[in-house]
Amino acid sequence: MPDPEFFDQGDLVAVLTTQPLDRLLDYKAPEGGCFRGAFVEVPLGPRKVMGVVWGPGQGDFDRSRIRSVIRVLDVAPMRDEMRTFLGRAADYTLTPMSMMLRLATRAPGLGDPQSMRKVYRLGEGVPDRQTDARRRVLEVLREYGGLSFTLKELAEMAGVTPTVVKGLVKQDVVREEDSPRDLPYPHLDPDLPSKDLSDDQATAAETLRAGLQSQKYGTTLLKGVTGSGKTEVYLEAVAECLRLGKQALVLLPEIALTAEFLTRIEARFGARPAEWHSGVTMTERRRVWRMVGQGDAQVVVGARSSLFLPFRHLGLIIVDEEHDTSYKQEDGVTYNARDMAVLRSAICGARVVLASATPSLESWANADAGKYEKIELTSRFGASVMPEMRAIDMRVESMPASTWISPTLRQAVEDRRAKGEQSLLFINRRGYAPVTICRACGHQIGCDNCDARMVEHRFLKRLMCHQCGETKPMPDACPSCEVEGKLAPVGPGIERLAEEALETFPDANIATLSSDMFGSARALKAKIEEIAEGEADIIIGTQLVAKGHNFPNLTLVGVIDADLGLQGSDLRAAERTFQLMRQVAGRAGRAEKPGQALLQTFQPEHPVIRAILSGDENGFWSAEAAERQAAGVPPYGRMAGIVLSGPDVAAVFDLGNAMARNDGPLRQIGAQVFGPAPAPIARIRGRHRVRLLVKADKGAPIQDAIARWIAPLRLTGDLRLSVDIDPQSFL
DNA sequence: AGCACGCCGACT
DNA sequence: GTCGGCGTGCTC
Repeated sequence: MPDPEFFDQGDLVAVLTTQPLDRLLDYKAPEGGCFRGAFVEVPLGPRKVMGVVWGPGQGDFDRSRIRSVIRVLDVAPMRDEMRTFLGRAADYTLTPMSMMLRLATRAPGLGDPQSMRKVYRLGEGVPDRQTDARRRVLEVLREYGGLSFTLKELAEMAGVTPTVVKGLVKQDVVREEDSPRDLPYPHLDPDLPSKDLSDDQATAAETLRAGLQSQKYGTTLLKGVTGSGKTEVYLEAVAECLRLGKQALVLLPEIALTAEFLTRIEARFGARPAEWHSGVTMTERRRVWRMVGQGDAQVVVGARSSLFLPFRHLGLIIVDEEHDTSYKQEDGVTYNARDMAVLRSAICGARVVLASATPSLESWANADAGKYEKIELTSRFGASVMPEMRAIDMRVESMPASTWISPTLRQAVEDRRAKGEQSLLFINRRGYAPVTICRACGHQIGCDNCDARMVEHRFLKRLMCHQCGETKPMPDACPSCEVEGKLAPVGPGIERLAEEALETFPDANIATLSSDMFGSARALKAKIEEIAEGEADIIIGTQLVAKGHNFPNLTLVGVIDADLGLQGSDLRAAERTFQLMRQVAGRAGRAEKPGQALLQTFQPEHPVIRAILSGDENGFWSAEAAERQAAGVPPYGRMAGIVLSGPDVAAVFDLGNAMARNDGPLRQIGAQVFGPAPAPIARIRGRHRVRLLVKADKGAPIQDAIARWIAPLRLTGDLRLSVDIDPQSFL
């Protein structure tokens, strides 16, 4: 039976609600009928909930008990392609549809009527008396022609109190009108002059433009070393998208990057676009959601959840820094924004640009297999080149215990300072010291709720668990043996490195950049700008500095511990270390001054370190690809993680073992189950976690098999199960 | 998710 | 006798 577009009053419709019922509910269409995709309010038990008309009713429920849709909400109906996208994404990630709908409606007050506010414009009345204040108000209104202002704006611009305006309103000299509070975003002009592009960039931009003009789905991997001008190139794709009258979405991995990026958009297109991430206020969120749905927001810059905004005619998705692990997060719905961007675009015929200096192995392999188009920007823009890279062999450096800056690195920093250039000391560890150990009994202070060691943060004067965020004051006595004054920090964190730098370079101007130290993104941005203008000789930084900030006077990067991340048996460790080190090294010498990167390492002969130093990327990726292929792991095989959690360890393990025994549906597709084993973090917030890993061949229908595998399970008590398709780590 | 129902232990 | 703990089930 064809799926009708419209339902008359009283017709049965199936409604998807945001309630965690894993099925559609039948209702009668409301007075006036409703379209498929309409956002509606429906009665559910004693409550009213929001839902979307998904299609014709199934009719498998007692007719006499079916209730009627209360009303259709005043928002643009969900488009068919969005319904398809949510359905396919749900199937892929094995997420209930209700949760997908929640993702797609993460804006407040969707059911509320359009919120209005009072605005003021020139009326037709004549003032009974003319005063200076009144004249100024009229001057402002005449000067700006037909524009209208809020009371506050108008009073401020005229330099009068609101009372004056109100007085004029009474005589209709000024007219008060209602206007929707959610205004369209200002028009972005794709035809403003762009920056001058190098030949390389111009060619790349032309290729992307051609893709857009095809009006068909396609994914392009845009690879370019730091400073090669990827952003300028893909902004030309955005421009072409706007010329075609379509909307563009730019995904960024880190909120801290959006402020700078919005400024770049404004410089290129003459106005600021819509912004969407967890830091956006509720009012603004509602405006973004509505305007995107109406097509009155041409460009959205946002975090991964902006993929679920109700675009009217999406033409392009940019995934900037596509390799970034924060695109995959494991809270609630586990999806990888990069993959979902490709899925959404394939459904609505949009283009995808995956931009990175250091692509993920997945994207590298897809490009290699011809699934993605690949563009490489080889020359660094302007006169700068990739820095010279060298290892500092820590086994032969002579230095006191518990210090981390080697003599070689110290000398290099001094040399740069003598030339008036900046150095960056990079360490990928927040806090003061990663471990606090009792020198009397060897006890390590751990988190009470998680199986993680607590990290000392001197800046906050507390111990913090980087797993659950729990903090507690630094104790005087060891909690285990109760001996006082024997607790000692072990290993370096950024705070401790900063302390050492202050001692090593007493007369230098040192700036420390860690996410813990700034209350707001604004404060952080101000600090970064200060540094970029040369306000520091030495910058001490974590991950944060690796992501897209530009320091023109920076010519030396010292990586304190290049081995961090190589340890452990995580197959992605090599990939991550390679990407991070190359990105950090790319910070050096972006302007005309040649840069240098020094990597402190205890294993200079490690293949990953050697690949970083030689710059032989293709060599590294080929070797990595061969290893994964041999192991049958992503992207050459399929994997899924099942995490079981609960307050009682035994119960969690029992369930895990039962699942491992009853693996029939998995064996049917030739998949294997490993585990149960304690999850990478065995306990979080008091819940014990156990993980099973499923491994299958590349083409195997793994989701379907897992769905059949877990369907008969009855989770009693406080047991919970979550599925993670394509996990980031596969220990 | 809420909210009712219902079945056991500890009280006024 | 009754109050209230929260395990189980239902919502079109």
